[in-house]
Amino acid sequence: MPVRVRYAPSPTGSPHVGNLRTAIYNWLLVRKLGGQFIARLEDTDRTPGRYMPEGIWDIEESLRYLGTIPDEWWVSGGTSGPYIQSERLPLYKEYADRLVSSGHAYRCYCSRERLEAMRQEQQSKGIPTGYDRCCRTDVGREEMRIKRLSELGHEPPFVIRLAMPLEGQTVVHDLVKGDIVYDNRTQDDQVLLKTDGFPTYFLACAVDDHLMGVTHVIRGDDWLSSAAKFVAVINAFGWDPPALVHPPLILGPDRKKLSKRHGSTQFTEFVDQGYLPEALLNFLVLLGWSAGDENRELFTLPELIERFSLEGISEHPAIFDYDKLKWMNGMYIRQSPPGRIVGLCIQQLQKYKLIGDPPSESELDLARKLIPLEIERMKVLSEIVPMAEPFFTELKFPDGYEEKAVAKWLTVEYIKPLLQREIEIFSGLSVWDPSTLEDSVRSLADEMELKFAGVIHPTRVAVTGRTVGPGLFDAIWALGRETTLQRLNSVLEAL
RNA sequence: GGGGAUAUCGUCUAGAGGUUAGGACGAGGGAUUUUCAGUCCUUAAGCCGGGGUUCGAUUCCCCGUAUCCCUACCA
Repeated sequence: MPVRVRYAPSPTGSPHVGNLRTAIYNWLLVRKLGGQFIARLEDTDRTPGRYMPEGIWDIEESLRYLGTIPDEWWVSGGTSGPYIQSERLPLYKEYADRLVSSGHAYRCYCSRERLEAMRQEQQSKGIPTGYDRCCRTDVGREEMRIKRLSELGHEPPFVIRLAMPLEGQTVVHDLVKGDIVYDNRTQDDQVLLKTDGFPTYFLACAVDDHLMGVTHVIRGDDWLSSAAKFVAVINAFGWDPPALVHPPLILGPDRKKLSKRHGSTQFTEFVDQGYLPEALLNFLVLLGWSAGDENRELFTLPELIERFSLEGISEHPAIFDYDKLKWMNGMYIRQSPPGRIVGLCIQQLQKYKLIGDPPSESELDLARKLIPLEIERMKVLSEIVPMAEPFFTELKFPDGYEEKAVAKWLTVEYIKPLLQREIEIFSGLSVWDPSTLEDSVRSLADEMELKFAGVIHPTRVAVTGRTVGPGLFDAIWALGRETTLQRLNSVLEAL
């Protein structure tokens, strides 16, 4: 039997990395075992502020960026569409009615106010919260309907609730955690169809998973505690539940569900900062899954497909380690063809207005020289911006020079003759390349009877205004003769 | 309040009765060197507690504790 899995995001904004991780697990399972990866848009919550259609594009982009493109989804269609739940409303109504007819669900006329008051009271009394099932009986329901009818002056709206079995147990078979038994008496009569005609998660998912032939449901662990209700709905229809898999949650450093206050959580934020898709994917996969006793952490996509299995999913939550992600991204940056990194960094420079959009020829020339020199220093692409700053902005001593750098290296007693000689030497060079520059400065050090380091450091500060950066001669070479001389002169004159 | 899940270095994890408890990030030290970074070498750091089961428990069972999740006409 082919595996069919689904990723079911809600359009509430740019996807959370935790959601993306489940998408990746789904995708990997299908690539590994064969079958179809479905994406289905769960847009049944129309509450203003929670329904954000703009988020749909981010969802699509994130999947494309990671390379985990669904086999069937609303973008390309498929045999089980539509893949947007708001386009399947008649279906949910039909199936909800079916449950009502079979006695597995019932209409509930209770007002939100009544429900809210009930919950308040239960909480204040310290007793378990939940619906009191007053509409579950024909008598109670009719009473409530009449009451609401007289209040409203028209036929009152109703929801459809699941008639949860009053006794017995519901067993959830989780492939990672094993069988979990829930006492039905602790389960509420879940609302399945809302007054606005939209289904809740439980109905929509049960119906869609069944109709779409979903064999494995992989979703976050936050769904585990309500899994009994989910399975109860499926049981009520008389269907076989799909295999369930609940990968552990991703937590922030304070051990709470990862959220904005911990730092970036949304996919687009990571992309903006310059995380590479393969790094993001590799890192996310490893949060909650392990290849076993293999002592590695860097895997290519084919390697992950080869190794992926549900058994490797861990059972305990994982804390999102931003430092490790950075490290991994740096590894991938250094493994990438430099040309690719150059291109991506140029985009960053454009975004932060260090170069024009489009960039001029000379800007491009400098960027192509400089960026490869900075690659080994980068962990995220956006770091190129501060690194490139002294190269793309006009430095006029002492403006733009780091104070501490100046204090330390431009105060040496031989600074003036040193800069003077460098200006002379650099002006006369017939070839402008790193090794020629290095040779010339080495002989200057000999000539002035100075240690090489004693020449290097003041020069670096005079030319770039910083103490850190690429190898000095690479930097000077990239910067070009004109700018280098200009800066040396400006320092010499001002001292 | 009710229900569920989980528990190995600070963090991500390997381990599936007998191991010097392994790897990675981060931290410390060293080497390279032209600064930073990178690279290489290296050090410290862990089985939540208590009962069982067993010749023997990090590992299996129970209890406790802690943490997280659910408890909405949100997903």
